[in-house]
Amino acid sequence: MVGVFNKHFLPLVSKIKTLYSQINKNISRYVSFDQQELEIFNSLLEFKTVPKKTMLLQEGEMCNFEAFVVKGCVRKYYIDDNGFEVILQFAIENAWVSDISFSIYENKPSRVFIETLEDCEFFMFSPESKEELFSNAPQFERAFRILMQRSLAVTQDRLFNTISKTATEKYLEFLEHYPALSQRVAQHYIASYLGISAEFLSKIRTKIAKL
Amino acid sequence: MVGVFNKHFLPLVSKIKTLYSQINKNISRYVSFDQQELEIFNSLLEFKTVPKKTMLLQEGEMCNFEAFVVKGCVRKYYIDDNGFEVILQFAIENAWVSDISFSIYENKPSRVFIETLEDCEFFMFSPESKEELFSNAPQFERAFRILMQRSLAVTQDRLFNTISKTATEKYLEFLEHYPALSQRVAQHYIASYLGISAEFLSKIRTKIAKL
DNA sequence: CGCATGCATTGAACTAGGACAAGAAATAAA
DNA sequence: TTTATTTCTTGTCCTAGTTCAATGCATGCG
Repeated sequence: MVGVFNKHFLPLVSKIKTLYSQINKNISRYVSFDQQELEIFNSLLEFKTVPKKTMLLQEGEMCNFEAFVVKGCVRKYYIDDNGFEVILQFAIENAWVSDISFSIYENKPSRVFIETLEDCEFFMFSPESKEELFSNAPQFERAFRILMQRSLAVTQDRLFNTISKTATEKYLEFLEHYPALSQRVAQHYIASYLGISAEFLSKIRTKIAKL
Repeated sequence: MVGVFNKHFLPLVSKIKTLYSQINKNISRYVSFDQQELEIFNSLLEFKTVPKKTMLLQEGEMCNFEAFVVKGCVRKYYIDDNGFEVILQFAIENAWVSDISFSIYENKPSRVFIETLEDCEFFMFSPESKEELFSNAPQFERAFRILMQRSLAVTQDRLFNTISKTATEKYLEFLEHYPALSQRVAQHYIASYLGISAEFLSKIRTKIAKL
């Protein structure tokens, strides 16, 4: 036992506590949980470190996880009929990423790719763990329903923008909405997210810079 | 009691039973419920008849319902910065319509309009009833989470199409996906749903017809 | 250190789809 | 049946955004 409490172990324990409190804060945002419920939740998570440029999910696979981003940045995208990548989501710290809508309940293979853009730390949550969580602590069902609802709101908002705004407006709104991201990811990824060509985004940027 | 079982009443009872079984079939699609649970659910619904061209929700109001379409057709739309209507959803028989994602949990006034396009019959479900349902029959939490998940999948799919497909492709896919709707609603509404101008849709249609 | 591969910028030519206007058809209303 | 209102079609002109190339700039990497 003596060896356990060495100078390496103590900071590690402390780090893990911080990580759990990070995800617990996120899941408690709309529903409050007691200590015991959170412990059940935490015991079902798998902590995972993943280097940059790693594929978490490939088209055609089953998406058997929901990932909570503790640290890092990932993109979720699909490839359209003309072979173009279209980015559906960037997920950074404290965001969830998964292809839940298609894969898990529909039991269909995914159409999307999920790739890390930076070295990442995740909590991975499997469908089985989710079921177990819901049966042991049913309150979580509600928390995940609300998360789902928020994703829907975000997606609906994006649809709104995609249909109704010009490329310049979309870009400005992106900058306003995700100032951190515009520093962290390559321009052409942002273009792909906005649904415009990388060249045109570049032209927009020079035009904006001149004002 | 004798008067109750007259020739008018019996068909009415039978009609209401049919209506309940219609919505019960819908809600049981992914989660199964026993008779008692369904009765609780049904007791919390309000049946409502609404003439065509009626606004169920106006921009700026709080959306305090989720409506299950028993019969008829509605459109949900917003008006963009240039004053253009953009249709987000058509809902026909057995679909749910609401502005749940923005209004109810976020407690923000809605940005959308919901209008009947035909004479309609609905089951209206209020947020209060929903809370009551969840506390009396928690299994419903899951059913509504899955409904939400499906809406997300549909919206994501639309985003996909909006970004990646040409107007012609979108229209053809619409015809394939909603053959009934294309007969029931005006062309310019379909154009608005597809995010293209009514004139251009007309041109697409004549081009297609010539093939 | 030099080299390669990816990334951003710029320009010129092109196109999908929009805006506007004016008629034709269809539906509703009276 | 006539009139009014909404919906659909067609044509012309116009623009936001694309495609294709070429060039300069970084950033990793042996």
